[in-house]
Amino acid sequence: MKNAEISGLFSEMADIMEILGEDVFRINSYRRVARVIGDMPADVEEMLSTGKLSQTPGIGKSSLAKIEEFVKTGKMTAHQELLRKIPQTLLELLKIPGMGPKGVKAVYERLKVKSIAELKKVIENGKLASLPGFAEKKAALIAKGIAFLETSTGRIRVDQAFEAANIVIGFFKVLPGVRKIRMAGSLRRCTETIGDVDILVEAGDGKKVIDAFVGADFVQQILAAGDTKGSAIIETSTIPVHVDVRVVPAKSFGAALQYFTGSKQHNVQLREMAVKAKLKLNEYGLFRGEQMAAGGTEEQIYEKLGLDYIEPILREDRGEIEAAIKHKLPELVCLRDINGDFHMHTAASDGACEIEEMVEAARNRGYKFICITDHSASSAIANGLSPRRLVKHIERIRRVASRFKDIAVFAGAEVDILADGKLDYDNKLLAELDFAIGSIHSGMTSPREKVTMRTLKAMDNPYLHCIGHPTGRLIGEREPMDLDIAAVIKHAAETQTALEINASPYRLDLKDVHVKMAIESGVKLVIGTDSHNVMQLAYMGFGVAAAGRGWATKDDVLNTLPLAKLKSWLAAKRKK
DNA sequence: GCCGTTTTCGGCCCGACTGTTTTCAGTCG
Repeated sequence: MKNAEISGLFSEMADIMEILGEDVFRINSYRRVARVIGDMPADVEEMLSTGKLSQTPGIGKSSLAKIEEFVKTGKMTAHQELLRKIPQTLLELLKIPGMGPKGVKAVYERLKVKSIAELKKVIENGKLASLPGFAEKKAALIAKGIAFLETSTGRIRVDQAFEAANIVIGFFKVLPGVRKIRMAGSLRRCTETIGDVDILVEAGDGKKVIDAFVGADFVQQILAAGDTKGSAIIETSTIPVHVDVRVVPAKSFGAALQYFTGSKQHNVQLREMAVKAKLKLNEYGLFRGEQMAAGGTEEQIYEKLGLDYIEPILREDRGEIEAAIKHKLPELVCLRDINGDFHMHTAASDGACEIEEMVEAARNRGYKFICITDHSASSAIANGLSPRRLVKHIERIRRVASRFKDIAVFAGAEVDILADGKLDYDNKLLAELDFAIGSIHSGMTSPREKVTMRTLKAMDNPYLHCIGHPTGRLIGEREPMDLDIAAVIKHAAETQTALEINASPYRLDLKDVHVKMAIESGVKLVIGTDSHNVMQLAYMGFGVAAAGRGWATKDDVLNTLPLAKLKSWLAAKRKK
């Protein structure tokens, strides 16, 4: 699948054209192509050969020709020509907060700066400050920006973002004058990583709220503080987090919530719709001339634009607006639909809690079932269970299960998929289990053919119910395996194997666009928290959000099945 | 470069904050 590569090329071309100062509309259409291809829940090569690509909104004749050239020859002439015009190292300067294309162009042309290292030099020797538009403060801002870039890991995990949001929300809850507080931005959309945390506040006196915020003791660094908007780096237990706070009056709260929830592309589409209807949409409301048509709630805004209400997790400009016009939005799976959890570890392997503790915690969440899925022997580092230990472990699970009448406790395992695609336990032992997840924990950097073959072969085993964390990625730490995801989904459909949405915020694997691909092929999903203690059962919310972001309904997710139906699915899988 | 039941040409979303610009450009979201 060349989607990511092609998306990257268009994005890079847009960056270069920005530095060169070319037409902004042309640049925007390149960016749109990059985004559309990057989000595409299907193989771009296949889309090209079936002719579907030419019908995709945002991709015109010119882009189509460039993509076709790349697919056929492995290169893109337009990209190479652009690269000849500026040193490639210049592109890294764009990543510095405070440096935009105009700034990059200026330092390159006037000071011959080609890299971050060279930029640091001209800041130190004062040359940058002599450049028009780059006086002392701007130079200091850029120096700070470089320091931030060098220390930060870029985007943060969703659990880290939630912690930061809760710190700020806790502060505002007791601040006089604050009437309403909501999370907005990518956090509200539950994207897999978060750039910065957006908090929206309803209050009369914006300046007072912003001043209080930037003066709070958790603030490490103030980035901006105006009358309605404040921006700061705050301390959390793991990592410094960039938090933006906006203050709006009640009559604009819905408009502001809609606006700051984004995504940017979703909002651009909405504002274009508004313009066509002779309206104007901004963060203060929807206006016809001077007259406010909506603004207090998000629902009003969508309604006045002729749209069904769109859940935040769908607002990515991936077809949700068209669906909302036609009343064809999916009824998304939600946390209330979840009857149980398919993936958790106990002290028998590398978990921290006993079986009983996990069961009690699951009962408290109102679950009707759980699967205990400890590691198999090959995962030695995780204290994986030998066949002999597994037999005893199954007995213990059965004993614990017999003590609970209101929750079913299934004996499962997270079985390693070995190098040759076989499973780590033999079929006789697997038959003793109620549920088996197959996961790859080794050789993740092997070539595409190998990791794909292992996964496909594992699915051929009738005792396997599900593939666990299919791509093996660790967000911000480890790249996904080079898996042929289209082939995996196809074979999952053929063998009726479920695919896991691993709900751990470190994994979120499958990710949203893969979820969409899977359900379009009729593959069932299993959400597993991969909990290693009772606290982590709460990761279920992240998994449900990932499912929803992939347009999954209740019917697509096995966690929603009533117990009797789940039991028949588990048994039926083995008769295939 | 893309797009079209007002257009195949002429548009293409909107506003806050900062710095040094005495009226606005650049950056960001």
